[in-house]
Amino acid sequence: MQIMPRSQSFTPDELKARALWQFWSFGYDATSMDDLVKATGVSRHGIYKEYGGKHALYLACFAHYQDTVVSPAFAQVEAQSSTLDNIRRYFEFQISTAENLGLPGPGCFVGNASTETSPHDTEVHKHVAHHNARLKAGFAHALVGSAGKPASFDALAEVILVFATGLWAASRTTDSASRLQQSVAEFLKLIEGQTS
Amino acid sequence: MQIMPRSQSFTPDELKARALWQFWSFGYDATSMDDLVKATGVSRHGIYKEYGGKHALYLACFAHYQDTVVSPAFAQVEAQSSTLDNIRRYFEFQISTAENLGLPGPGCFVGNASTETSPHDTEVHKHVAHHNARLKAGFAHALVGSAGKPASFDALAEVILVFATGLWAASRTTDSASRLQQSVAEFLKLIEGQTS
DNA sequence: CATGTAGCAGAACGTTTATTCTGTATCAAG
DNA sequence: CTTGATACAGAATAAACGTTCTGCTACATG
Repeated sequence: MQIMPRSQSFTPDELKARALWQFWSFGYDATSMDDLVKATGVSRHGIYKEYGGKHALYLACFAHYQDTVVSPAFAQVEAQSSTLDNIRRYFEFQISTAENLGLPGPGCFVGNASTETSPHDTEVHKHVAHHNARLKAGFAHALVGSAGKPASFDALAEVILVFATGLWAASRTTDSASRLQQSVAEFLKLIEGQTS
Repeated sequence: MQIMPRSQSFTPDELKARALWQFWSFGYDATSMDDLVKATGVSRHGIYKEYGGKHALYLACFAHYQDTVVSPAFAQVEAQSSTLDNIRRYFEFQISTAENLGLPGPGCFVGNASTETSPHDTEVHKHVAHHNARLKAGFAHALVGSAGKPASFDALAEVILVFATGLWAASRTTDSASRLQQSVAEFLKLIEGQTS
């Protein structure tokens, strides 16, 4: 004769998704618990029950970002048959996402964390390092798939990673998506010149 | 018969320089007035007397950063006779600075502001936009000086700006200066291929 | 419909924040 | 040495923070 109470009015995924959006838009410090309660529609009690606090919720957002933002956009680059064209499409996807989010937008969630919290938070730093390693590996993989002369794929992948990081940052400052597209096109021409 | 009181024990420049270092290292939100008093050696009274508050002091740091950090490093790129080699030396200077600051370091002060405060602070946003415009103009100028075929200098300058932004960000995450140097070398090879 | 467990909204708490205020120490001029 | 204007150190203040606590509400069960 177990008596069941009311069930919670949100799923952990909804909470994470909306918290991610909030942190992504305003950063960690500038987001208060009140903001999170308003943005997620979940009570303080629910947030603490589910994640234990603000910082733990923030950390949980990293995995959610990988699953719902990075993976869908980057899977094609990581696919076995990927080439430079997949990198191009990844950048285009990235720009259109930034545009849909409303430029000048919040940039890349991980990139923002890299600036704001990572330098003084070892756990966040690990997430950032893992993310960067994933991107670099994906770029290197697609470069190898693009055949061409045996260039130093590793260094080239690092260059693309640096460019991608800077592009997200630029999407925060620039109000024009077409300028970002032009930059990507110009940059990929440079890479093509090296690999073909 | 004017009676003169004691003179203040600091110069505005010293105050700005030390405040800049503090904001650069820890960001705006994570820097408290107590931190600023400790880091600058100037009393609260002195800070408020001189600048009126934390935010005003922060804004003053942007001009100081331009004068004491950006200009010394970037002047050669903006010089009349500059070429791609000056851009190369600028990057090398940038990396060695990051190394001397102790990698993983605080990145670029303006880049950090672009992430943390610029999105929701129009005054900071103006400083960031001005800084980016300065860098882009300098890069474009040096590209034109490098002769070569009449490429689209504007788009290429934007690509270099994006790369430079990403490189500062990478200097925050990477613990190895040599990897940054390799990336710069690889990137400039790409640019050279386009302009020669 | 009655039950009682657990989620809910919001008050309460102790810190920490930026800013203002108060009393003391200092030092150039007379 | 006396004077007095002003920089100084640190207390005081009001607001905002993350977290905890308290009553009340809702709802799956029997």
